[in-house]
Amino acid sequence: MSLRHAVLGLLSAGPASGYDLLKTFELSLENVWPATQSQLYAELGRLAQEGLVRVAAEGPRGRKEYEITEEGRAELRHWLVEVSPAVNRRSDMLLRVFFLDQVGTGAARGYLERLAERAVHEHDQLLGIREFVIGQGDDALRLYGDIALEWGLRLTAAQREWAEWAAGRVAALEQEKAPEQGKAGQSAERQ
Amino acid sequence: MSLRHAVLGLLSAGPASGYDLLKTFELSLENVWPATQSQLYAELGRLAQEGLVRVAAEGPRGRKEYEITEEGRAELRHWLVEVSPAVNRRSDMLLRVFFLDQVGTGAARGYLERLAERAVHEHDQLLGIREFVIGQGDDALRLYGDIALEWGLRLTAAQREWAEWAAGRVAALEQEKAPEQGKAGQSAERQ
DNA sequence: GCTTCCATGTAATGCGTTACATGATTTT
DNA sequence: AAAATCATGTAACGCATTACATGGAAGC
Repeated sequence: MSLRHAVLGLLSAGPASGYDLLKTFELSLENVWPATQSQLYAELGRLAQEGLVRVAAEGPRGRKEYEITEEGRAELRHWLVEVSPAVNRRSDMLLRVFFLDQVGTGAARGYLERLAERAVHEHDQLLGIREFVIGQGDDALRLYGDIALEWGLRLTAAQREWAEWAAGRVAALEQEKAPEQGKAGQSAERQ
Repeated sequence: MSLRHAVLGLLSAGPASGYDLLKTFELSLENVWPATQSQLYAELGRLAQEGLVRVAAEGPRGRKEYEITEEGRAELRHWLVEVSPAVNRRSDMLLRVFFLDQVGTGAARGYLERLAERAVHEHDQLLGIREFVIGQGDDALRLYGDIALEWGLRLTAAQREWAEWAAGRVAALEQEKAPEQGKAGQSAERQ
């Protein structure tokens, strides 16, 4: 149930409409907590009903500008320091690894190599973002943005290294199982 | 929609009942793709209706032993090699980092330190699992199990290092913002 | 005989996605 | 005048969680 906290968090930086928040979700929270338009408007309605946010002003085209209330701020802080973060357990990527013996070493290695490539690509994208956001915001905001970005960089780097290592291990098994193929078939060594 | 593939993957190793599968989910897939009893029985029903699995035998207490069909195996392989894995974007842990400026440096540092501790704990648990499963299964199964476990180890190690680094950066900001506290207030240096 | 384990199912509720639906204002 | 953007809302559907509900078989 973190969507509400994401909304409260964004509103804690200043008032915004549902539409504004949607843009922010698409831009800066896309890789952390994606949300759709439907979800946002529904959540804003609920938050307003519960008194955690309030409509501060109405603009053209039915625009409603929401503002966080003191209760909202309290709930945000409570969540931040007292509710322990949920771990993200589901991993499609890893689930597949468990079943890779169903497709043979060639395809398995291919899968892992593609994971490595994807990790490199994501890493590069994050480096691009870092260049773009350098020096934005005040001290604290910049620091926490940096910290989040650094996690992305470390995660993608670790994923790349792991996937390459894993592809290597699969390749070793491949050699071991088919030593008769090719003339360099000295595969008796198992380290 | 990976639950079905998790089920197909498990059944690809041999027939099992819903109850058996549930135990396997609780034991070995808990950290990769958790599933509840309700979900499992529903999914088995759907898979059977679509011909991807079949009831191979009925036992005592209404036990139904499911078996993967050729279509099921084909679907599993298709998913493994042709469907690109979905990335797990939502991260409660990281979402909080974005809003840490709402709680002050002390609480923020505390949050990051607890993340580091948790990562250490998870890492240790994985090491325990590794000791326990050493040498189980045939070559291929052991390899892919190892690879999955290795990811867990690298992820938790990276998380620990990152969280400790981040806590250090917050501590530096803390010093910078409150240099008057304590007598060792030489905080003019910024790296 | 009692407890534990095996074994399957249904119902209610919530979150998330996709699609549908509408209209006002600003920009070109 | 047309197109793009701003702006909000509803509906249908699927997946996940929790709780409810039932009963047979095996072990002590």
